[in-house]
Amino acid sequence: MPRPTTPLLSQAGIRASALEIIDRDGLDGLSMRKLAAALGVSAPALYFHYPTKEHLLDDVASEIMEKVDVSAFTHGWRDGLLTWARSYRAALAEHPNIVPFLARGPGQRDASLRRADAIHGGLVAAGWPPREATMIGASTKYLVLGAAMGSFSRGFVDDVQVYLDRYPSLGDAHRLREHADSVDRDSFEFALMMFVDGLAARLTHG
Amino acid sequence: MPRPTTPLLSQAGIRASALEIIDRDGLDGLSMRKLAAALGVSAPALYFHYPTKEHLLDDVASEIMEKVDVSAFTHGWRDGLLTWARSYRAALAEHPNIVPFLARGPGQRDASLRRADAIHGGLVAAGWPPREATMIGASTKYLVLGAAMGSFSRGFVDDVQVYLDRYPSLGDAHRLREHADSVDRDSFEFALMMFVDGLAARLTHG
DNA sequence: TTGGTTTATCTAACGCTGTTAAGTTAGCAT
DNA sequence: ATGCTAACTTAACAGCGTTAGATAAACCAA
Repeated sequence: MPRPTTPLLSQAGIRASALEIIDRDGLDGLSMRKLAAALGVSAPALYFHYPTKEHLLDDVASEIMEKVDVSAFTHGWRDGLLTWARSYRAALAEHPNIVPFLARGPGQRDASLRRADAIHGGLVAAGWPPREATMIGASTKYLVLGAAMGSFSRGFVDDVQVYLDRYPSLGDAHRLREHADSVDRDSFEFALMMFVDGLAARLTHG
Repeated sequence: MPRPTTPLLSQAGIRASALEIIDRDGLDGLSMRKLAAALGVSAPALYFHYPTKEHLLDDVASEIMEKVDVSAFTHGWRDGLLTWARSYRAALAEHPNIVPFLARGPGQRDASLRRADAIHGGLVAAGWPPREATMIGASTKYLVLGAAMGSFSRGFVDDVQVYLDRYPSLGDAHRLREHADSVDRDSFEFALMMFVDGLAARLTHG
């Protein structure tokens, strides 16, 4: 079955199917053979549309990052930073399995640099010295990536009750997994507010 | 060459060699065959000492985490938190290549739970409500993992000058890679101070 | 309409991976 | 002395990302 009448594959279709598999089976659960099978095609066919798996994942990651909003710096650095951080985290929380790849990946693509420029420019325009603008951008990224990745509550096993008498301060730990998502979201929001409060204090009377 | 007179392998030796390879060649650069070769042994010999590669990596990660210091909460929550965060980051910065694994790994081991208990207990003893103690612990972990992993400056390519006129606010970006380490360290310290300042304000007059 | 090039797929295969099976013999206990 | 376990060996399996080479439809120029 050589060249078909109508193409079986497209970059967009490959990306969509890849993301579906990643969301369902995890990052390690995505293989070119499995992806090809899901698309009703043989594995090497994918290489006509993407040179490597890495390139494909880059594209999937970029697609996800397009939902990040860096437009609010026109309303002041606080609004800009909060909007950026929240939309960034929301984008990652929608596809947590791809975060380990995203965290490694360089942001050297055009869209990524444009975002970095908007953030840095917005902070500087609001009165932050360039050096601190760089650190604020880095810090916020740390927070988002750490929150998306580490997930504090994921560190506790389901049968953590076993440990309760040995580790008395973890009395509520068994609720953590149960409410993992809300703990993650609340902790991120908490960290973000503390951080921005610290920033505000420094900018006004620091 | 069956059973040797004196054992060729030990868990500690395997761990040390594995960490050496990870530090040099990255996490993906570690394979059981390469590790075995470095130890002058065939790959399946390793499976007599570790049931899977995952178990081995768990042990390596635990060894690294032993350098994390959670003992300073006796000097107040601020000292405790700063000492924890800094020693945590320092431990990861010494072996950055293993961070992606560490971020995924659950902290269900005994030592990890003991640490979590010390942190939570220390914060509660200092007057933080349990719910906020949980969020503070999570937030700090986000910051450390994000800083160890994401590395904001790694997102810029060497020849970033190409982009300078298109992205005017990135005028200093070319210095980022050059001074990547110090930028990372400074940004982490900056984020940590802003966060702790925000916390202090909340605790006293919040 | 023909002919040739390009395009999109196929099957086969390479070297790599983590891991298992089966063989071999040193050390130790009875 | 006999048998059991410990610590290695080589051979092999299924799966991985990727490449080579074959095949035939689609497109384009004459």
